[in-house]
Amino acid sequence: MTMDLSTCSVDTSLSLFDLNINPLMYSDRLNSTMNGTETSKMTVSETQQANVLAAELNKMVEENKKLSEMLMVMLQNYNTLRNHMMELISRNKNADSSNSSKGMQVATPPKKRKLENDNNNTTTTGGYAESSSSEEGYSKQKPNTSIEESKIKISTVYAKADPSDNRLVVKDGYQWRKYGQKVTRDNPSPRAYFKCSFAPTCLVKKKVQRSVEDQSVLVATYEGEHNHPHPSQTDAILAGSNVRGQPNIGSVPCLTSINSSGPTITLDLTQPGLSHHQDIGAHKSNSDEITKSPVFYQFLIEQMASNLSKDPTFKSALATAISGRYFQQSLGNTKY
DNA sequence: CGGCTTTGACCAGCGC
DNA sequence: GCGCTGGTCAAAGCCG
Repeated sequence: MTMDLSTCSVDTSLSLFDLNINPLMYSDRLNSTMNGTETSKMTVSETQQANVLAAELNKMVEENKKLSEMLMVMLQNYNTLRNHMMELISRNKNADSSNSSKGMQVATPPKKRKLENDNNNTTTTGGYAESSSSEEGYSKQKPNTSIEESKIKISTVYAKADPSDNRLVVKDGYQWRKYGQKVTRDNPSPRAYFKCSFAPTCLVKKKVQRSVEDQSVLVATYEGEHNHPHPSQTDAILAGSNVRGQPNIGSVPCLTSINSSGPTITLDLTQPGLSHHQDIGAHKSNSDEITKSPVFYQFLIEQMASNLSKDPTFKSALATAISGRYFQQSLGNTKY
Protein backbone atom coordinates (compact mmCIF):
# COMPACT_ATOMS: atom_id res chain seq x y z
CA MET A 1 0.00 0.00 0.00
CA THR A 2 2.90 2.25 -0.55
CA MET A 3 2.70 2.84 -4.22
CA ASP A 4 0.22 5.06 -5.88
CA LEU A 5 -0.80 4.29 -9.40
CA SER A 6 -0.64 7.94 -10.15
CA THR A 7 3.07 7.82 -9.49
CA CYS A 8 3.53 5.04 -11.95
CA SER A 9 5.23 6.45 -14.94
CA VAL A 10 3.15 4.63 -17.48
CA ASP A 11 3.67 6.82 -20.44
CA THR A 12 0.75 6.15 -22.68
CA SER A 13 1.46 8.98 -25.00
CA LEU A 14 1.95 7.84 -28.52
CA SER A 15 5.01 9.71 -29.52
CA LEU A 16 5.77 9.91 -33.15
CA PHE A 17 9.37 9.26 -32.23
CA ASP A 18 8.23 5.95 -30.75
CA LEU A 19 6.80 5.12 -34.11
CA ASN A 20 10.18 5.88 -35.56
CA ILE A 21 8.73 8.87 -37.29
CA ASN A 22 10.34 12.23 -37.16
CA PRO A 23 7.60 14.82 -36.91
CA LEU A 24 10.04 17.46 -38.06
CA MET A 25 10.37 15.53 -41.21
CA TYR A 26 6.66 15.86 -41.74
CA SER A 27 6.49 19.48 -40.76
CA ASP A 28 9.46 20.35 -42.96
CA ARG A 29 7.90 18.58 -45.83
CA LEU A 30 4.53 20.13 -45.21
CA ASN A 31 5.99 23.60 -44.78
CA SER A 32 8.06 23.31 -47.86
CA THR A 33 5.02 22.06 -49.63
CA MET A 34 2.96 24.99 -48.46
CA ASN A 35 5.75 27.46 -49.25
CA GLY A 36 5.90 26.16 -52.69
CA THR A 37 9.58 25.26 -52.57
CA GLU A 38 8.77 21.90 -53.92
CA THR A 39 5.75 22.85 -55.88
CA SER A 40 7.66 22.39 -58.99
CA LYS A 41 8.12 18.75 -58.12
CA MET A 42 4.73 18.16 -56.53
CA THR A 43 1.51 17.72 -58.34
CA VAL A 44 -1.85 18.92 -57.09
CA SER A 45 -2.74 15.43 -55.93
CA GLU A 46 0.44 15.27 -53.89
CA THR A 47 -0.46 18.53 -52.24
CA GLN A 48 -3.87 17.17 -51.38
CA GLN A 49 -2.21 14.06 -50.02
CA ALA A 50 0.01 16.22 -47.85
CA ASN A 51 -3.04 18.02 -46.54
CA VAL A 52 -4.66 14.70 -45.72
CA LEU A 53 -1.51 13.62 -43.92
CA ALA A 54 -1.46 16.81 -41.93
CA ALA A 55 -5.09 16.34 -40.99
CA GLU A 56 -4.49 12.78 -39.88
CA LEU A 57 -1.47 13.86 -37.91
CA ASN A 58 -3.60 16.40 -36.11
CA LYS A 59 -6.24 13.77 -35.52
CA MET A 60 -3.67 11.47 -33.98
CA VAL A 61 -2.42 14.22 -31.72
CA GLU A 62 -5.99 14.90 -30.65
CA GLU A 63 -6.64 11.26 -29.91
CA ASN A 64 -3.40 11.04 -28.03
CA LYS A 65 -4.56 13.95 -25.93
CA LYS A 66 -7.92 12.29 -25.36
CA LEU A 67 -6.26 9.07 -24.29
CA SER A 68 -4.09 10.93 -21.84
CA GLU A 69 -7.14 12.67 -20.43
CA MET A 70 -8.97 9.38 -20.08
CA LEU A 71 -6.00 7.91 -18.30
CA MET A 72 -5.98 10.84 -15.93
CA VAL A 73 -9.66 10.33 -15.20
CA MET A 74 -9.00 6.65 -14.60
CA LEU A 75 -6.19 7.48 -12.19
CA GLN A 76 -8.41 9.92 -10.35
CA ASN A 77 -11.10 7.28 -10.01
CA TYR A 78 -8.51 4.83 -8.81
CA ASN A 79 -7.25 7.24 -6.18
CA THR A 80 -10.79 7.88 -5.00
CA LEU A 81 -11.43 4.18 -4.67
CA ARG A 82 -8.10 3.65 -2.97
CA ASN A 83 -8.87 6.33 -0.39
CA HIS A 84 -12.22 4.72 0.22
CA MET A 85 -10.50 1.37 0.62
CA MET A 86 -7.98 2.76 3.08
CA GLU A 87 -10.81 4.28 5.06
CA LEU A 88 -12.60 0.95 5.28
CA ILE A 89 -9.39 -0.85 6.26
CA SER A 90 -8.71 1.59 9.05
CA ARG A 91 -12.30 1.22 10.21
CA ASN A 92 -11.98 -2.56 10.26
CA LYS A 93 -8.70 -2.37 12.15
CA ASN A 94 -10.21 -0.07 14.71
CA ALA A 95 -13.18 -2.35 15.11
CA ASP A 96 -10.93 -5.39 15.47
CA SER A 97 -8.67 -3.75 18.01
CA SER A 98 -11.60 -2.49 20.05
CA ASN A 99 -13.20 -5.91 19.98
CA SER A 100 -10.04 -7.67 21.03
CA SER A 101 -9.27 -5.16 23.73
CA LYS A 102 -12.72 -5.56 25.18
CA GLY A 103 -12.58 -9.28 24.80
CA MET A 104 -15.70 -9.27 22.71
CA GLN A 105 -16.32 -12.38 20.71
CA VAL A 106 -19.87 -11.86 19.68
CA ALA A 107 -19.38 -12.61 16.03
CA THR A 108 -16.82 -15.37 16.47
CA PRO A 109 -18.11 -18.31 18.39
CA PRO A 110 -15.55 -19.92 20.66
CA LYS A 111 -16.19 -23.37 19.32
CA LYS A 112 -15.10 -22.47 15.84
CA ARG A 113 -12.53 -24.97 14.68
CA LYS A 114 -11.03 -23.01 11.89
CA LEU A 115 -10.60 -19.33 11.59
CA GLU A 116 -12.21 -18.85 8.25
CA ASN A 117 -12.30 -15.64 6.34
CA ASP A 118 -9.89 -14.08 8.70
CA ASN A 119 -10.26 -10.55 7.43
CA ASN A 120 -6.83 -9.44 8.45
CA ASN A 121 -5.51 -8.20 5.17
CA THR A 122 -8.78 -7.23 3.66
CA THR A 123 -8.80 -4.62 1.01
CA THR A 124 -11.73 -3.18 -0.76
CA THR A 125 -11.90 -1.82 -4.22
CA GLY A 126 -15.08 0.11 -4.74
CA GLY A 127 -17.74 -2.40 -3.85
CA TYR A 128 -15.31 -5.15 -4.42
CA ALA A 129 -12.79 -6.39 -1.99
CA GLU A 130 -10.22 -8.96 -1.36
CA SER A 131 -8.19 -10.24 1.47
CA SER A 132 -5.23 -12.44 1.66
CA SER A 133 -4.28 -14.42 4.63
CA SER A 134 -0.61 -15.13 4.84
CA GLU A 135 1.01 -18.48 5.35
CA GLU A 136 1.25 -17.89 9.07
CA GLY A 137 -2.42 -17.07 9.03
CA TYR A 138 -3.18 -20.44 7.63
CA SER A 139 -0.72 -22.19 9.90
CA LYS A 140 -2.60 -20.69 12.79
CA GLN A 141 -5.58 -22.62 11.64
CA LYS A 142 -3.64 -25.83 11.45
CA PRO A 143 -0.72 -25.64 13.83
CA ASN A 144 0.51 -29.14 13.09
CA THR A 145 0.26 -28.98 9.36
CA SER A 146 3.27 -29.75 7.26
CA ILE A 147 5.40 -27.08 5.66
CA GLU A 148 3.87 -27.88 2.32
CA GLU A 149 0.37 -27.41 3.63
CA SER A 150 1.28 -24.25 5.44
CA LYS A 151 2.28 -22.72 2.13
CA ILE A 152 -1.23 -23.04 0.73
CA LYS A 153 -2.29 -19.65 -0.42
CA ILE A 154 -5.54 -18.38 1.00
CA SER A 155 -7.26 -15.39 -0.44
CA THR A 156 -10.71 -14.01 0.10
CA VAL A 157 -12.65 -12.12 -2.50
CA TYR A 158 -15.77 -10.11 -1.94
CA ALA A 159 -18.00 -9.78 -4.94
CA LYS A 160 -21.18 -7.85 -5.35
CA ALA A 161 -23.98 -10.15 -6.39
CA ASP A 162 -27.60 -9.81 -7.21
CA PRO A 163 -29.53 -10.63 -4.00
CA SER A 164 -32.26 -12.23 -6.08
CA ASP A 165 -29.71 -14.52 -7.67
CA ASN A 166 -29.53 -17.59 -5.47
CA ARG A 167 -26.60 -19.09 -7.30
CA LEU A 168 -23.38 -18.86 -5.37
CA VAL A 169 -21.32 -18.01 -8.41
CA VAL A 170 -18.38 -15.66 -8.44
CA LYS A 171 -17.26 -15.19 -12.00
CA ASP A 172 -13.49 -15.05 -12.04
CA GLY A 173 -12.80 -16.59 -15.40
CA TYR A 174 -11.75 -19.96 -14.09
CA GLN A 175 -13.75 -23.11 -14.49
CA TRP A 176 -15.11 -24.49 -11.25
CA ARG A 177 -16.96 -27.66 -10.43
CA LYS A 178 -19.23 -27.57 -7.46
CA TYR A 179 -18.74 -30.58 -5.22
CA GLY A 180 -20.66 -29.68 -2.15
CA GLN A 181 -22.89 -27.28 -0.34
CA LYS A 182 -23.31 -26.87 3.35
CA VAL A 183 -25.21 -24.64 5.70
CA THR A 184 -22.79 -23.38 8.26
CA ARG A 185 -23.58 -22.44 11.79
CA ASP A 186 -22.62 -18.79 11.70
CA ASN A 187 -24.34 -17.99 8.44
CA PRO A 188 -27.91 -18.82 7.41
CA SER A 189 -26.99 -18.85 3.76
CA PRO A 190 -25.37 -22.05 2.48
CA ARG A 191 -21.72 -22.30 1.57
CA ALA A 192 -20.81 -23.78 -1.77
CA TYR A 193 -17.61 -25.73 -2.35
CA PHE A 194 -15.88 -25.61 -5.71
CA LYS A 195 -12.84 -27.27 -7.22
CA CYS A 196 -10.97 -26.00 -10.23
CA SER A 197 -12.07 -28.13 -13.14
CA PHE A 198 -9.94 -26.51 -15.80
CA ALA A 199 -6.99 -28.77 -15.14
CA PRO A 200 -7.30 -32.15 -13.41
CA THR A 201 -4.03 -31.55 -11.60
CA CYS A 202 -5.10 -28.17 -10.30
CA LEU A 203 -6.04 -28.51 -6.65
CA VAL A 204 -7.33 -25.03 -6.10
CA LYS A 205 -10.55 -24.90 -4.12
CA LYS A 206 -13.04 -22.14 -3.71
CA LYS A 207 -15.69 -21.59 -1.08
CA VAL A 208 -18.49 -19.16 -1.80
CA GLN A 209 -20.93 -17.89 0.74
CA ARG A 210 -23.07 -14.85 1.14
CA SER A 211 -21.89 -12.31 3.63
CA VAL A 212 -23.73 -12.32 6.94
CA GLU A 213 -23.85 -8.55 7.04
CA ASP A 214 -24.83 -7.99 3.45
CA GLN A 215 -26.62 -10.73 1.58
CA SER A 216 -25.84 -9.03 -1.67
CA VAL A 217 -22.15 -9.65 -1.15
CA LEU A 218 -20.60 -12.98 -2.01
CA VAL A 219 -17.52 -14.02 -0.09
CA ALA A 220 -15.29 -16.31 -2.09
CA THR A 221 -12.36 -17.95 -0.36
CA TYR A 222 -9.67 -19.38 -2.60
CA GLU A 223 -7.32 -22.05 -1.36
CA GLY A 224 -4.24 -22.93 -3.28
CA GLU A 225 -2.60 -21.77 -6.42
CA HIS A 226 -3.58 -22.51 -9.99
CA ASN A 227 -0.89 -24.51 -11.74
CA HIS A 228 -2.17 -23.56 -15.15
CA PRO A 229 -2.66 -20.32 -17.03
CA HIS A 230 -5.90 -18.46 -16.89
CA PRO A 231 -8.46 -20.02 -19.27
CA SER A 232 -8.79 -16.77 -21.17
CA GLN A 233 -5.05 -16.74 -21.70
CA THR A 234 -5.24 -20.25 -22.99
CA ASP A 235 -8.05 -19.21 -25.28
CA ALA A 236 -6.01 -16.35 -26.55
CA ILE A 237 -3.06 -18.60 -27.19
CA LEU A 238 -5.21 -21.14 -28.97
CA ALA A 239 -6.91 -18.48 -31.02
CA GLY A 240 -3.64 -16.84 -31.86
CA SER A 241 -4.78 -13.55 -30.40
CA ASN A 242 -7.05 -12.09 -27.82
CA VAL A 243 -9.43 -10.41 -30.13
CA ARG A 244 -12.57 -12.38 -29.55
CA GLY A 245 -15.15 -10.59 -27.52
CA GLN A 246 -13.89 -8.49 -24.72
CA PRO A 247 -10.24 -9.12 -24.41
CA ASN A 248 -9.33 -10.45 -21.04
CA ILE A 249 -5.64 -10.80 -20.61
CA GLY A 250 -4.83 -12.84 -17.65
CA SER A 251 -7.56 -12.34 -15.20
CA VAL A 252 -7.19 -8.65 -14.99
CA PRO A 253 -10.69 -7.51 -15.73
CA CYS A 254 -10.70 -4.85 -18.29
CA LEU A 255 -13.54 -3.85 -20.48
CA THR A 256 -12.45 -2.20 -23.64
CA SER A 257 -14.58 -0.31 -25.98
CA ILE A 258 -14.16 1.89 -28.95
CA ASN A 259 -16.62 4.72 -29.13
CA SER A 260 -16.97 7.63 -31.41
CA SER A 261 -14.57 9.70 -29.39
CA GLY A 262 -11.90 7.08 -29.55
CA PRO A 263 -10.84 3.96 -27.80
CA THR A 264 -11.62 3.71 -24.13
CA ILE A 265 -9.79 1.54 -21.66
CA THR A 266 -11.88 0.79 -18.61
CA LEU A 267 -10.43 -1.03 -15.66
CA ASP A 268 -13.41 -2.78 -14.21
CA LEU A 269 -12.70 -2.90 -10.52
CA THR A 270 -15.96 -4.63 -9.87
CA GLN A 271 -14.99 -7.73 -11.72
CA PRO A 272 -13.76 -10.66 -9.74
CA GLY A 273 -10.59 -11.26 -11.61
CA LEU A 274 -8.81 -8.19 -10.51
CA SER A 275 -8.98 -9.13 -6.94
CA HIS A 276 -8.02 -12.63 -7.60
CA HIS A 277 -4.40 -11.83 -7.22
CA GLN A 278 -3.35 -15.39 -7.81
CA ASP A 279 -3.83 -14.65 -11.42
CA ILE A 280 -1.93 -11.50 -11.47
CA GLY A 281 1.24 -12.48 -9.88
CA ALA A 282 2.86 -13.72 -6.76
CA HIS A 283 -0.22 -13.33 -4.56
CA LYS A 284 -0.04 -9.66 -4.03
CA SER A 285 -2.58 -8.71 -1.47
CA ASN A 286 -3.35 -5.26 -2.68
CA SER A 287 -3.92 -3.46 -5.90
CA ASP A 288 -0.88 -1.27 -5.42
CA GLU A 289 1.36 -4.21 -5.80
CA ILE A 290 -0.74 -5.40 -8.68
CA THR A 291 -0.09 -2.19 -10.49
CA LYS A 292 3.54 -2.57 -9.59
CA SER A 293 3.82 -5.96 -11.17
CA PRO A 294 5.29 -6.37 -14.63
CA VAL A 295 2.23 -8.37 -15.56
CA PHE A 296 0.14 -5.29 -15.00
CA TYR A 297 2.40 -3.22 -17.22
CA GLN A 298 2.32 -5.92 -19.83
CA PHE A 299 -1.44 -5.97 -19.55
CA LEU A 300 -1.64 -2.22 -20.01
CA ILE A 301 0.64 -2.34 -23.01
CA GLU A 302 -1.27 -5.17 -24.58
CA GLN A 303 -4.58 -3.44 -23.96
CA MET A 304 -3.31 -0.29 -25.57
CA ALA A 305 -1.91 -2.22 -28.48
CA SER A 306 -5.17 -4.10 -28.81
CA ASN A 307 -7.27 -0.96 -28.80
CA LEU A 308 -4.98 0.87 -31.14
CA SER A 309 -4.87 -2.02 -33.55
CA LYS A 310 -8.67 -1.98 -33.63
CA ASP A 311 -8.82 1.68 -34.35
CA PRO A 312 -9.10 2.22 -38.10
CA THR A 313 -7.85 5.77 -37.83
CA PHE A 314 -4.75 4.53 -36.10
CA LYS A 315 -4.23 1.92 -38.78
CA SER A 316 -4.54 4.43 -41.55
CA ALA A 317 -2.31 6.87 -39.74
CA LEU A 318 0.26 4.17 -39.16
CA ALA A 319 0.10 3.09 -42.76
CA THR A 320 0.48 6.67 -43.86
CA ALA A 321 3.39 7.15 -41.51
CA ILE A 322 5.15 4.06 -42.75
CA SER A 323 4.56 4.93 -46.36
CA GLY A 324 5.77 8.44 -45.61
CA ARG A 325 8.88 6.97 -44.09
CA TYR A 326 9.51 4.92 -47.19
CA PHE A 327 8.77 7.94 -49.28
CA GLN A 328 11.34 9.92 -47.35
CA GLN A 329 13.92 7.17 -47.71
CA SER A 330 13.27 6.85 -51.39
CA LEU A 331 13.70 10.62 -51.74
CA GLY A 332 16.98 10.39 -49.89
CA ASN A 333 18.14 7.59 -52.12
CA THR A 334 17.35 9.53 -55.21
CA LYS A 335 19.29 12.51 -53.90
CA TYR A 336 22.49 10.52 -53.49
C1' DC B 1 -23.80 -38.84 -23.47
C1' DG B 2 -20.71 -36.14 -20.91
C1' DG B 3 -20.33 -32.57 -17.72
C1' DC B 4 -22.28 -30.16 -14.03
C1' DT B 5 -25.32 -29.53 -9.95
C1' DT B 6 -27.80 -31.18 -6.05
C1' DT B 7 -28.04 -33.32 -1.75
C1' DG B 8 -27.82 -36.73 1.78
C1' DA B 9 -24.30 -39.49 3.88
C1' DC B 10 -19.95 -39.96 5.69
C1' DC B 11 -15.55 -38.60 7.87
C1' DA B 12 -12.42 -36.02 10.77
C1' DG B 13 -11.28 -32.45 14.10
C1' DC B 14 -12.39 -30.20 18.25
C1' DG B 15 -14.43 -29.14 22.81
C1' DC B 16 -16.64 -30.83 26.76
C1' DG C 1 -17.05 -41.11 24.19
C1' DC C 2 -20.35 -37.97 22.46
C1' DG C 3 -22.08 -34.17 20.08
C1' DC C 4 -21.22 -30.43 17.05
C1' DT C 5 -19.35 -28.63 12.98
C1' DG C 6 -16.92 -28.11 8.60
C1' DG C 7 -15.39 -30.47 4.66
C1' DT C 8 -15.76 -34.12 1.22
C1' DC C 9 -17.78 -37.97 -1.33
C1' DA C 10 -20.75 -39.98 -4.52
C1' DA C 11 -25.16 -41.29 -6.43
C1' DA C 12 -28.97 -39.31 -8.72
C1' DG C 13 -30.83 -35.91 -11.53
C1' DC C 14 -30.55 -32.20 -14.87
C1' DC C 15 -29.19 -30.01 -19.06
C1' DG C 16 -27.26 -28.80 -23.51
